[in-house]
Amino acid sequence: MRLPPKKKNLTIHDVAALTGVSYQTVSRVINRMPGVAADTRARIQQVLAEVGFRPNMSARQLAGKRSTTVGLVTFATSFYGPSQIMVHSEQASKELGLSFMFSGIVEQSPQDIRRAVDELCAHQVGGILIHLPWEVDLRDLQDVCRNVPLVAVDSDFGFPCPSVFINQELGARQATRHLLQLGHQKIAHLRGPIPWRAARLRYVGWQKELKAAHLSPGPIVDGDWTAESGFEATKRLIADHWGKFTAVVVANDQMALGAMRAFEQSSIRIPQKISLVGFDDIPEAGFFSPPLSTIKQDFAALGRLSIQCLTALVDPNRAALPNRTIQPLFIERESTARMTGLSKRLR
Amino acid sequence: MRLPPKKKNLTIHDVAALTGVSYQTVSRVINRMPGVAADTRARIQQVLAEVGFRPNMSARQLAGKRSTTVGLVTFATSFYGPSQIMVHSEQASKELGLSFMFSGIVEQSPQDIRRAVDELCAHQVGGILIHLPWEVDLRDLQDVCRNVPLVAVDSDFGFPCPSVFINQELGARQATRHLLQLGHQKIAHLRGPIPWRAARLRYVGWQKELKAAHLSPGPIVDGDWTAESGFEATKRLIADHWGKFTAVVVANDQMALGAMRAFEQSSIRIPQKISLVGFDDIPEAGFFSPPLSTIKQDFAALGRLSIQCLTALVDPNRAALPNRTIQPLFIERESTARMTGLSKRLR
DNA sequence: CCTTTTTTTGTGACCGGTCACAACGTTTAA
DNA sequence: TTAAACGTTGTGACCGGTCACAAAAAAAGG
Repeated sequence: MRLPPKKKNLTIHDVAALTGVSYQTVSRVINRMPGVAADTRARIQQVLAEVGFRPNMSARQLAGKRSTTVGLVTFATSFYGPSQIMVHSEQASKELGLSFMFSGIVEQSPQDIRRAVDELCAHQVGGILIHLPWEVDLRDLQDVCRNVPLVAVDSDFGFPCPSVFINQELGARQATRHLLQLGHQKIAHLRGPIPWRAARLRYVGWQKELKAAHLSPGPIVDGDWTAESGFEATKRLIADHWGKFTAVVVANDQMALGAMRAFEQSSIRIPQKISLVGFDDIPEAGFFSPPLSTIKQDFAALGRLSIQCLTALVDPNRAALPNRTIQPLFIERESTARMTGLSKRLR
Repeated sequence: MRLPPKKKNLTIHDVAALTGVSYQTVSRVINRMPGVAADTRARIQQVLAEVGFRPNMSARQLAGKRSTTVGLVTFATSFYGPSQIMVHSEQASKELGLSFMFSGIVEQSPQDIRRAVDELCAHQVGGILIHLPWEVDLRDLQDVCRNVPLVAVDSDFGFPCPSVFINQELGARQATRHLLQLGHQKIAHLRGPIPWRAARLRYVGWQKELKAAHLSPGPIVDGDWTAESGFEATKRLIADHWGKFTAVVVANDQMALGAMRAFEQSSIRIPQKISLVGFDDIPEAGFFSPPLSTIKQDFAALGRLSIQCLTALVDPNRAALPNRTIQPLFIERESTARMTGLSKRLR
């Protein structure tokens, strides 16, 4: 796109001419550098404000070899997690006065990931946040970004890389533990798509918590994060395994919604006959019928921490931050209930 | 952020030296310009690929006075509409090979909007997409962006500006009409927050459709788009107006979910006693109990159209596109049913 | 064979900033 | 009184590209 040359943008040289000083002095004022007489500074600032001066970031980036832009590459922005990460990392960067570029990837291919990273690097971003929900070996990513620092956001690329995580496994354990504490012993799992890191870790968490309680894992069915898949999977679960579980740990809230619908259609009441725990705490979860007990992830903190991690990487003063992990939070609502004799007798 | 000068990025001059031609020839190859001998071109392309050359966009933007970046400014990315707009306009720009910058605004103040637009302009974006859900007088926005073209995305700023819309009013009329066709005559409205343009237009649509049918509008209650507010508002609706309506047009799906919960708590069955239509068609809507009839907005088309509109603005060949409007789509599910004698007798 | 035209390649200025350093006027110290 | 020190301002080169135009080489025409 060519910019139509309507009203020309003023440069520091224009401002310098207007004020009767050299461009360097104007530059000093703009960058709040010392060594400018108070009255000169005031005069220049006045003019700057009057003409609404706005430094050309391209020129600044080019000359200064620094950048105040961060980039994010992520996949599947239609899902809750990725979109939350996008929103909150943008907010966190704004708070630090950083601009934000975004590049989504469409297919899961390494080429497409390279393309996205490459694009951001070409724009001279100061750092890149990258969230890839499934597990890929991306060791070559390091040379794609050459000198641009990289932070993995709740992602794992099979090479050491500064990262910020949400403890998915712990979340699943919390969910499972809650059900155990309510007296459930046969706990099923509605899994997310296993190539996804979050799906696998939640699965592992469910397994480990049961193992720690010396219980064997209940039946497993798979979904693809959507409510529809949760619905279908739960119908299978009921058809194939009814009687072999009294509670379900579901890998996300959307699938839990689908599951609720499936149980409802089979006239299985929640939480009287079945307890259900979701994952994500989407804003709607509290208004499902019944309101869904779930695991909340603090994406705002994740965004903030990611940006902090990135800035720390660039700042040579601070040593590299250790990889930070955010603890999820269990939210109890009404989709879980104590095992009663009644539900034990079921079937 | 200062870029640590680890592995230096190669420039066209480096490539020129490597190939034994002038930098201009390299530039020609990179930009696919004619007038380069086939073998020279091949040789340079070879080297380009080998070293993984990546042109410095800042330099290019600075020198060329053109930009391949579009910017989006929007508010309330936590809501479905704005976040969809963000995702889809990014996708649309990628399809056209454009990079994407994003700047969210935090408060509804004109200053903050100016700041966001200013930031993007400073980065020399080629054009700006702006989606502001509430109605503001922003006539001064034109000079903030000086020469940067602006497209309003489903927004209205009180001055003529190329725009792309979703026909919110029509959507509400479709919802209302559907209920009318089912025999409902007393139709309530659960409104969104009236400062929001979409809320007002949906409200107007509901009004107009009733007027066209020579019916007087049913009771109105207000929410703030959240499920919680829908729940509270519906409780009020039931308390104050029960008997005076047999159907509700709800301004979005989240509030409709809250409404469902409120009706459920009052043992009012949907759709037997009350019909409900939502708006948005969020991915979960099909799995509410019962599945929600709603109005679908094609955000992908909106994004594509917005970007098209922007590129058309810049391209002097094409005349300015007329403002385009996207028609919403009614999705019938199970939250609406024909008025029966039974429900007429209610109360 | 030499001129003209066309194709291919190279040169210098410039975009709007930053950087390192030089030059200036004042004040301070010797 | 003069030199040193300081605060303030100005200068030229440079970042990595694009642009307009000049120069060289190759092809076409007489």
